[in-house]
Amino acid sequence: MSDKREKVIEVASKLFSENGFDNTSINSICSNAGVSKGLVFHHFKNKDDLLKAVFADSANAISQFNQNKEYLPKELLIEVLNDFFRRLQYEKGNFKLSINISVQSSSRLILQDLIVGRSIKVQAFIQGIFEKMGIQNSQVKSYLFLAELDGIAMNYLYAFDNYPLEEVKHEIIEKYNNI
Amino acid sequence: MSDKREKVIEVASKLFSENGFDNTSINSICSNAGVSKGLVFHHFKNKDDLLKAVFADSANAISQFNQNKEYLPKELLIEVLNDFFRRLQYEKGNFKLSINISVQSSSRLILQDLIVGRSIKVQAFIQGIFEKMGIQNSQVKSYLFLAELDGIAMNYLYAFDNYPLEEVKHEIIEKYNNI
Amino acid sequence: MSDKREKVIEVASKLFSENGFDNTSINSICSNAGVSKGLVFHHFKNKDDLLKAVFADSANAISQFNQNKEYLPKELLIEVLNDFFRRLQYEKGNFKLSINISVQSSSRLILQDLIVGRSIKVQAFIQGIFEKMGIQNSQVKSYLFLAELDGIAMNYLYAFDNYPLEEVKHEIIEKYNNI
Amino acid sequence: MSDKREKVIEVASKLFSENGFDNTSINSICSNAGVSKGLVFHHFKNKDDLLKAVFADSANAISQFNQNKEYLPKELLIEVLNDFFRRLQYEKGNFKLSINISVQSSSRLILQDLIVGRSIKVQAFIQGIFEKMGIQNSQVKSYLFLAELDGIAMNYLYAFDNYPLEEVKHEIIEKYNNI
DNA sequence: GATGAATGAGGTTTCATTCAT
DNA sequence: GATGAATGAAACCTCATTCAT
Repeated sequence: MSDKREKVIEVASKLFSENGFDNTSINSICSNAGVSKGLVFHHFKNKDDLLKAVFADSANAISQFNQNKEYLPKELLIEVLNDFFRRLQYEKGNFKLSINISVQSSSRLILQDLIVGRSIKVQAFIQGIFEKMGIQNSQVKSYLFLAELDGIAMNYLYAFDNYPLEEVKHEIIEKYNNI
Repeated sequence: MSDKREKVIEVASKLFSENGFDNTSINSICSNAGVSKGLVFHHFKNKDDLLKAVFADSANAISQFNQNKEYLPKELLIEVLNDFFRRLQYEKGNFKLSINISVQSSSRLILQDLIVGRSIKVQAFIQGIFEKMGIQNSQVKSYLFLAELDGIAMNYLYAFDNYPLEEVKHEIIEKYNNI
Repeated sequence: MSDKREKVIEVASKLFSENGFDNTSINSICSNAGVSKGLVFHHFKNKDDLLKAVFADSANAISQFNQNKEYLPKELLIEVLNDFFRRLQYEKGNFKLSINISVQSSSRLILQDLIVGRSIKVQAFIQGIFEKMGIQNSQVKSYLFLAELDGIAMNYLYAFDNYPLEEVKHEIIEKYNNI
Repeated sequence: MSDKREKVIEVASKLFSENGFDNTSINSICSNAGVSKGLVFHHFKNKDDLLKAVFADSANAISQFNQNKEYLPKELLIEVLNDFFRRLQYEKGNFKLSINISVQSSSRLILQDLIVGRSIKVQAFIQGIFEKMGIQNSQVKSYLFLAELDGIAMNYLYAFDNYPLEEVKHEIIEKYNNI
């Protein structure tokens, strides 16, 4: 609703993804958003509450994808991959935020249920596609699929300075195209 | 030399991996190690310095693996996988520590070079195996291999409550066995 | 604006002059000012910043003098002397603060420019008077004049238990009266 | 006696004069002197005790002057001045130490008596010369003389970046030569 | 004489949160 | 809605000093 409330979420999201939850002070959020400290606590009960709002916001962006329709299963899978790589490049912030939150115990505790819930939903979604494609062992395969994507994100964002993202993308798309 | 110095590293390693670097206070390290605050700063210039010592300690455990010899390439690859899954189950702490450090910007900055250096070394090691196995596109494939393992670790440790680790292990070993 | 901000400066000024900058803890400032530690750092970025505020505050008191007008040069000089001795007796704190700050390397570094700048201004002011009085070698003489005053302050405040301030005052005023 | 004891005093003297008493840690003395912390406390009961030793050491250097003989009073006075300016240039450290100690309350308390005692001795010494020269008001004049020297030292060491020490020296020597 | 591990008090600073306005 | 003064707990770190060796 309020302009400033949105601004706070936006700035908090950026800072959380860059510096992590613990390492982002309310103060820095305020000064970056051009807003007083009092206002933050007027809109959000506490810092945890703000994190929840930020997470909910980023979750929206992600889950919109599901609603597309009328794909053949393999087409959908390829679309998922394309979407993943596009977002990994252009919405690094969201990815970092997700990983950061999941890994840091303080923020993890706050969002425990949401995180696990989201993971399960995504896994089921992929498993569903695999089943429709007639792939055997669809459950385990879906876990491996998710692991590949998450691992690529982690390595790209955190482990290597010059990650060959394009090559990796082609390789993996080709692999699932020929399945 | 000193017993207590080791004890501090051991406790710090445990707490860092459980709570993250920022979320672990020197105070909690002290009380868990049964040691005074002064002593920590006697042995380690900084909290950063302590992190470096902890990382160096954990790095030792990992790098010993390379020195084994006389494997056929594929045998070596399978061995790498077995070793990975064994450690993932029995040395969760080290994995969490690695991931935590890599992802949290404060600790990442401190160990930037060491982290990237280690990643590059591991990637080269895997690529070498793939080349000996006559696999095409060995470089990209090695990146995908690493992504799979890192992703499995992440999902197992952070994303799911009941991760089917055994099934995933069998699936992936079988996959690389039939390559 | 804020009452408490002023109170902090006032108390800090007193304690800095009595105990020196390094030897005055924020804690003691807080308890003497009846204020929480957090508030000090709300109003002043740093302990250094607080020192700057204190110095600026004391500098105001001093510089007001210049603006008097319509003195004959010698009258002005005598007025400077009278003012000096009056302040030396009734505002010991400010003098101690000035000396303390100048001499202690930690605080000196913080205010380096301000201190040297103030010294140069005062010296030029005295030299100007001397020139108008037709005194030869006015520059060197002004340095000697300042040395006398600073030396008197130091000896009175720090070197002797029973300094004959009145006699010294009469002697020096008489000297410059007969110049 | 012991080589290392001397070394500690020498280093402590240097650091005290550069950084002040409070701002010099035993640790930095140790590392600069190439000596263990235990040894410092073996030779000196505590930090205060070390300061006393340092002060005694520097006091030696100063008081040797008295023992010269067979000067005419004015010659002696000029000699005192020459000696002062020589030491001010070549033994800055000792001057800074003296001033620092006198001004910083922590160190001042420790050496209170020694400082005042020394001041009184020097003042009496100068007053004696003035009396022999037949100068009236010799007591007050001696205080002014001391103030001039102390003020010059302070201004030269702390207040100005480019102090005209040579010119000041010539001026003051000429002044007392023509008395 | 000499070392360095060990302590504990106390220092500066950060931070989430509250509240009067 | 909006501000910013005010708090107090807890963080990292420094330091003089002690003691076993």
